[in-house]
Amino acid sequence: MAIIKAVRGTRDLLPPETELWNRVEATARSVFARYGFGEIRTPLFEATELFARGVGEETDIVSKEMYTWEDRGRAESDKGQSLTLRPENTAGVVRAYIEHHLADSGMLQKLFYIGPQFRRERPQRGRYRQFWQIGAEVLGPQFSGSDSALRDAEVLEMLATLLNELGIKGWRLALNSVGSTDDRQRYSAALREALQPVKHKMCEDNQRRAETNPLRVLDSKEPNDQEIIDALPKIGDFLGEDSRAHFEQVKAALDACGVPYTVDPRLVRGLDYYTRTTFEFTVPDGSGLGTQNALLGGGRYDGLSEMLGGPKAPGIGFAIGEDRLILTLLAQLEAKEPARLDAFVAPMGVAQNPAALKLAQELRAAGLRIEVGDGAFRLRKSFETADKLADKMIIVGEDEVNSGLFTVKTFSKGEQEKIPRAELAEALSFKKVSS
RNA sequence: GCGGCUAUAGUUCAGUGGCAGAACGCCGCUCUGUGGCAGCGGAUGUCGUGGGUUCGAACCCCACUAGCCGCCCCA
Repeated sequence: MAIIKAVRGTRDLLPPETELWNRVEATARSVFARYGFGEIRTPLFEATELFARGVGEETDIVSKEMYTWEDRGRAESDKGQSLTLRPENTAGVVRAYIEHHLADSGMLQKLFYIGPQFRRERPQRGRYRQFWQIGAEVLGPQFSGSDSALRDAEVLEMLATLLNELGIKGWRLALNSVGSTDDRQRYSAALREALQPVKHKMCEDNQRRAETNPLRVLDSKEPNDQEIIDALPKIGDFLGEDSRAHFEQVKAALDACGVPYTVDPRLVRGLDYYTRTTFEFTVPDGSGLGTQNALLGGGRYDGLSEMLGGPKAPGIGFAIGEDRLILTLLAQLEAKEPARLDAFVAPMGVAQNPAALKLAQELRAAGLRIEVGDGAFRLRKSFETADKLADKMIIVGEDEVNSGLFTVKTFSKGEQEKIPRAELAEALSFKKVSS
């Protein structure tokens, strides 16, 4: 019978790697808490229209990368509704913000999420069809200060802190401003006009973009088109006074906090909802990601709530590709330390199995991580197994059980000592701290 | 979605038309209360799946599937 495998682009996460995932998520939660963020959990699927309106009908994500199906519920209201596995989480968070009238508190909302997203792309290293994102959003009514440059800088400074605490080395922050919705529209129109006479010289993709979403022409890496792209109007010349001042304030705050960045005028995020500040954190070559070197991205979305039929609620957010973060950490870690237990309990002979299990029970109750061997195995095998799992092995033989004095071997030091039963837990805990 | 590379033991791989291999790992013995070394022995397997060519296919051909690399796009 053919075995059933995880479907293309999905994968199982197993120990010991899951320990790293938990550590990453715990670190993120800890950092988010210090900046006043609370957790939000939105559904894994939403009405297709949410992404069409929020993310943008013309984006690749919506036009060809979504898992979409038609609901077949019995109720009239369910029938035929188009549903989609979420390809990103910002639209869902803003939908929840509107639906639960979070604006009514008048307070700034700071929300973070950790969870899987789904895109039907060609799988590659660091790019899966079910992938995990750690993200956060800051939004609220204008009078809550949600459109302040302070918030942009705070989010960026928080990300720098998070990456540093995780131990990511060599990250770089690329920063840009795409202006207000108006600025963006004027710039987009200017680009379209400037592209009109020259676009026929460009590659097929860029010709299409010139029509549908001219901003994305700037993202193109097509070598033959670079000359034309360099000659196009610059976004900086189209920023209104407000946007320009906003961008200057973001940069000033980052300078004050000592967060390094480089301004990249061609950094235009692909999603339609971005306004003003856009950014991306990348890691150097050799960090395990190949050319997929973007670790996280985000930006400001002052008009998204209104695009979704909600009140005006400027906001800024980001999403970290957790799969990529983990790959980077794995590549940057020296030698991965396997999960170590505090001790391995080795019974001598099956007759000692009950006594060994009882000892393990006591030590585990004291908070120690313990594995128990099997008395049916020869002592040699117990040693070999113990050495793979822990630094210490406790021998449980007839002598030990009778005398209450247990033989404890420490592999790293090659030492062996006898410790009374009552002092075992303490001795193992103490050694753990001192080593 | 487009282009390329790859798929053989648990792992890394060799094998280019004639008996399915190596290293590491695993199991056993030397050695039933002190392992890691050494010696000896053992099991590894639909050669990714399906079809075709051939007396004969892991090897040549076709299709499919999956992984990886690049592009597109994005985290």
